[in-house]
Amino acid sequence: MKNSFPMPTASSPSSRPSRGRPREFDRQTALAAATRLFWIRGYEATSIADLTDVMGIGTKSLYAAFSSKDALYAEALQYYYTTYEGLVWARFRAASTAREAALAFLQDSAIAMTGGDCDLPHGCMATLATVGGEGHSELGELMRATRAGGFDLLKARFDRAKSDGDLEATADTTKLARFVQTVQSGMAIRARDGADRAELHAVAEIALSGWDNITGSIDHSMQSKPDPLQ
Amino acid sequence: MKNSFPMPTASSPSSRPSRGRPREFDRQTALAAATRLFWIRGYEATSIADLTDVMGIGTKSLYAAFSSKDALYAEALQYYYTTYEGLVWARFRAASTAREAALAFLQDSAIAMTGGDCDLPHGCMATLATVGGEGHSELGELMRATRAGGFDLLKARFDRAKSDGDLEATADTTKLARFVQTVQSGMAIRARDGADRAELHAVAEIALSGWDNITGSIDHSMQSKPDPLQ
DNA sequence: CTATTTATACATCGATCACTGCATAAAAGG
DNA sequence: CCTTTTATGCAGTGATCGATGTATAAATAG
Repeated sequence: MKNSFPMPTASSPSSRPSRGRPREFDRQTALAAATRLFWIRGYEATSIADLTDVMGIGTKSLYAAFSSKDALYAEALQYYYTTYEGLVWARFRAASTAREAALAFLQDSAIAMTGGDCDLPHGCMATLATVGGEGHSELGELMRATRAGGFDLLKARFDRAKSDGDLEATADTTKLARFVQTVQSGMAIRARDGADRAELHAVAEIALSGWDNITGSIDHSMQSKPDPLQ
Repeated sequence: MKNSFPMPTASSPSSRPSRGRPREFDRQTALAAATRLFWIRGYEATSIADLTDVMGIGTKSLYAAFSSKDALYAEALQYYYTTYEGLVWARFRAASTAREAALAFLQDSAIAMTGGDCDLPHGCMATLATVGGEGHSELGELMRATRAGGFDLLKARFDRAKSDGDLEATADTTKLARFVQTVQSGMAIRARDGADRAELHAVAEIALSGWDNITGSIDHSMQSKPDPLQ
């Protein structure tokens, strides 16, 4: 690790005395461009020269505004999350049952990972990032924490469903959340490999087709056939 | 792409005239070490210096034996596949039903991705490789073809199950194979993030819990919302 | 105006990247 | 023996990596 970097602290935009020459480029626009490039190419494969190109600024300006490549990536990840989080989690939060929430999460993930309603890069920036393979331990930890956040949301929702009576008390919400998270991670890889939206939608559908079998008890479905509900 | 590289053609080991000094290192051992490092770190993050270290040879010997980094990676991928293919596909091939085959595939993937019976690196080298992100188009295509091979095996098995009467004639074997492949891909990411074997086994179990529901007809489970189409 | 502050462009830093030239060492054939 | 063939070690190739130093241009404060 070259140097430690500050976590992106939203850098309060109105606290600058602003005596000298103001910035000529829009920081958010530049950050959005950097995020997109990191999203597409990943951390290692994106060079500073690539970044300055798409951001439309020089190296000095980049380092003056974002300190280091690591810090820029951390900020890009935060920008990515805050900007696109709703694409994947909005319907999940609004769903009235655990099953609807899980289905919404996977369906909207399928949409987001294939470009959304505009031309977003395919795949998930957080899932597919290979930062932290060796060095870059701080960034690697940040990525892992980001991915873990998705699991936490899923598990919390399933736990709530248990107290709501929506899920059987015997349901293993941890395994359930891990499964949904795993399917979404797999969808990210498929999207990177060119899977289209219909394929990912089918995966989401199939993934939850056994929902009623597993939410009651997940220890019965190994060999004998359970009753085919609905 | 710096230079094109030959596909690993198994370089018939008995056809060398062998007039001069013979090679002092074991090519297969060196290849195995390189494979392991590529497996752990990925293509980009592994430098030639890293490789010569773990292979115990000098740069010149590496290039004399493997031509280029690209060619070495291609050969490492082939070594990986031929060496560990049985870990994941043996029980799959021996299974008598499509469901047992799919379950064996996912279960054995769970084992292989968490170290197998020795200390193999976690995760799947083919699935997690990010080669081909920008340049490296040949290697990227090779990786994509390798991943596609897994899908082909799954689909072929499911198709056979249809003629065997093991699967309903209405089953969509393409979607089914895509789903199983997606779950396995997700397991690779989870394994890279530190998931243990029990977690991946639970994922495999849950993934197939809806098998009986979906193998007959997969168009019945979208109760709440119609597909938002693309 | 001057003084101060800051952004930008350009050149460049040392380190590392994949890769190679060269001299030497060692094992084979004749 | 000598010659041929090949492997090895070491230094070094140009290119690119992330990151900076310097000088200049521009905008604000007083």
